[in-house]
Amino acid sequence: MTPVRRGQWQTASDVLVRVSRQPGITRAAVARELRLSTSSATEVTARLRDVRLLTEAPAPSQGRGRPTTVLRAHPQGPVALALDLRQGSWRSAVVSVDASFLEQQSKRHRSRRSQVVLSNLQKEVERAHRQYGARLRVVSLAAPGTIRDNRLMQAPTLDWAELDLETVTARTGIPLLAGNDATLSGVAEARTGAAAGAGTALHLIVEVGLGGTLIIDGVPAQGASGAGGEYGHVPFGDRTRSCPCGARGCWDLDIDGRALARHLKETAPDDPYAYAEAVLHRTDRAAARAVAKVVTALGTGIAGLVNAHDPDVVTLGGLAIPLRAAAETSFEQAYLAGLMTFHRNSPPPVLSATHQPDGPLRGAAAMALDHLTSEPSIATWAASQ
Amino acid sequence: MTPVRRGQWQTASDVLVRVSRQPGITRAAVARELRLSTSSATEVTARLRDVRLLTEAPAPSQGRGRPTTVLRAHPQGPVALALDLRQGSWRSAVVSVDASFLEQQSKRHRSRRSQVVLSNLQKEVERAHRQYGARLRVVSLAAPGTIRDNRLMQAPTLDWAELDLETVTARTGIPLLAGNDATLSGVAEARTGAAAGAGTALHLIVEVGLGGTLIIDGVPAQGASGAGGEYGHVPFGDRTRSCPCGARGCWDLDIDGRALARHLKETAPDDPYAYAEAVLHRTDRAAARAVAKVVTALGTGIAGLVNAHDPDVVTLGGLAIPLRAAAETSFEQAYLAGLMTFHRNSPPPVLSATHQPDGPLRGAAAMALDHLTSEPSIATWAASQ
DNA sequence: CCAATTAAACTCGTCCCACGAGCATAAGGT
DNA sequence: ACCTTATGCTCGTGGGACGAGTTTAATTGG
Repeated sequence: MTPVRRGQWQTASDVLVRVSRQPGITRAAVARELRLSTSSATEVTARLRDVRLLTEAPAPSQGRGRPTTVLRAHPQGPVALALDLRQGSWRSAVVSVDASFLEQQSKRHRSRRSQVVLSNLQKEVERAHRQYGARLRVVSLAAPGTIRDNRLMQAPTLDWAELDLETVTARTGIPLLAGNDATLSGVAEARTGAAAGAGTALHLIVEVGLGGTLIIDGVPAQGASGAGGEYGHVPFGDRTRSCPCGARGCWDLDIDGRALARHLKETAPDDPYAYAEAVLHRTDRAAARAVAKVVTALGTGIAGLVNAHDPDVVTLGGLAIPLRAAAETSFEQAYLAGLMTFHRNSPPPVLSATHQPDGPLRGAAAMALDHLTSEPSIATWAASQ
Repeated sequence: MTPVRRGQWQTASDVLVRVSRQPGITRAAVARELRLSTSSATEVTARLRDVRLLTEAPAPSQGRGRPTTVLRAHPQGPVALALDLRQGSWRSAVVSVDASFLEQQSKRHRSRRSQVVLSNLQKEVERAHRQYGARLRVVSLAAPGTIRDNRLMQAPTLDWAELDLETVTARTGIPLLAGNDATLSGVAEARTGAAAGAGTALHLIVEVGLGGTLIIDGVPAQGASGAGGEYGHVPFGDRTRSCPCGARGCWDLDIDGRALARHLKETAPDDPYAYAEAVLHRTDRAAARAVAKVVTALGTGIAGLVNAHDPDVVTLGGLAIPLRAAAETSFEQAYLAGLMTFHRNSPPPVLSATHQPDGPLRGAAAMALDHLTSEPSIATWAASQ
């Protein structure tokens, strides 16, 4: 392993980052954005072609002048495997540096036992490894729980104990990047979804409990050990109520299906998500009142987080979308009332996520692409070509 | 203005960043940290010497081997002026690239009118500009209020209307970097204070109200318009109490002098800071109970923010330090009780800030040094030598 | 259909910088 | 004195960014 020369692949990396973030971008556009001279653009693309990182195809002409080329992933270039582990199913996609999915699939778990599920993921990694060989550079994984140094610390919806996720890639030796699903769907929104272009974005998602992320310049604030973004466990709620997480007064106790059941004086549901969906379909006054209470708690909390973080935009995922839709005026009132005065002139828009079911997989793909297009990663790849 | 060649001063910038963040660092240490070969180190330091950015002085020998040299700012090198605007006074310091203060001073405001204060700052900028000429590259300013694009939006302690801070440097044409004082003291802690080395640090400061910042890799999360970090206005408190900020149930209503007065059933103080200090000096049971209540609210809230952000460390400034010290067990209990279970094994330490009164000035200096040591800034300087 | 126009790609030569190899130097240790 | 050790210095090489000049492939207009 010869150490890589400093700055060697700097510009090449910059180019690939553009290609991965704006798929279908042309060479001329990249050169403009990076303020590269045409000679440098020629040179760097040639170099990237030589090491099988890019191919160029003629771009449809746009008016006068010599037509430029579209930069695309090389058919023998590096790829990543993105995985999305969910409560009852899992999905996978093979991604190339231009962010296109070479293949993807979705399967249900036969058993929910952690060993079975992880071994399925492991088999998928090994299948991809066989198929793509050394082209497979990294595996990224979105999982529904708190993640810390590639370990799943707690996964309420799966009811698993603490778990080392690296077993999934252990036998292949491919690096693993694991992330929380809510965090990664936030990344997807910030990169290519409703929060695209935002410098600071706050993403909140309600499923069983409430998760989220603060995303700054496309990078999630992961915290010291990757457990950042647990906004559901901030004490916005009733301090006398204790939460399974160990704390008291957690916000998510006021938001999800369990809160609806409490307001409706029904017994705590086994599946709070399905229960919440059912309540949202009801048309009686009691249900409407319960939903309004929950939506008010949601709006107030979001306003508090907007005060704290001053985001450009807030995006909502999961049940937060139908909840808000079911009581829009309650939401608006609570949100505005909770903002500091100077925010009220132009409150950050609260938008529905656009990637919805694909969010975590798209976010995992984005994280993997960050890895693939980083300078050291490119330098290593180039040295092996 | 010839555009700067890409990567031209990359390594030089890396070296200067080390010098500014670890004053007194040796050439050999820089080379080790940056994994530079000795030849590259020789070359880059020579280049930096030629353009009057560094000087080298023999370092005290450390055992065997040829002694190395300490890297210091060049006596004719670029400098920055850091300013700290406070309620009753202001301070200034001239900083060189090795983070040393060439001079500093502290003066009281004669009048609190914004025009008078700003004109004093302006005069100081002009004095420095006369003294240092083209060596003065940037002015940074810490101010006690919400700052947005170099405008002071609201400054509760100064009672000023919205204000353009760029007037301070307008006549000299030197770039201005303005920032919130709590944010900048957080930066100082994260760079060279109690949170040094932390990837994610949360800094909270209690004065009149509560402010703070989330600092990730030494960079504060400023938000869309620079108003990020208003943790005092997150609804951790009693939702029936409304806050002057416009929201309800704000955390800082439970923390500062106003909260103490409420608990003691005394009238709201004109100067909550002085009032809190007075209560902290009292020895009666009622005062102790009031302090304990406030400290419990502080600990609970901090725990919630730790859940949300998963910081490596939390630093406290201002009144938060004596408050916690006055009711240490209350704090500890509330803090631990508010954490999610998995944080309790190794809860992030909550430390007292070490820069205390110097925080904002040190933070402003750090921000200015970031500018001075950036690649474009160095390239521009070098081109002018 | 053939210039003229236009935008972009290509070629060449230069400059700058990182670094490996080998040598020189200044300490402490024996 | 001489060895050991860590570091600095010199020289030569190679890569990459880019300016200047040239070529190419499209549209536009006669």
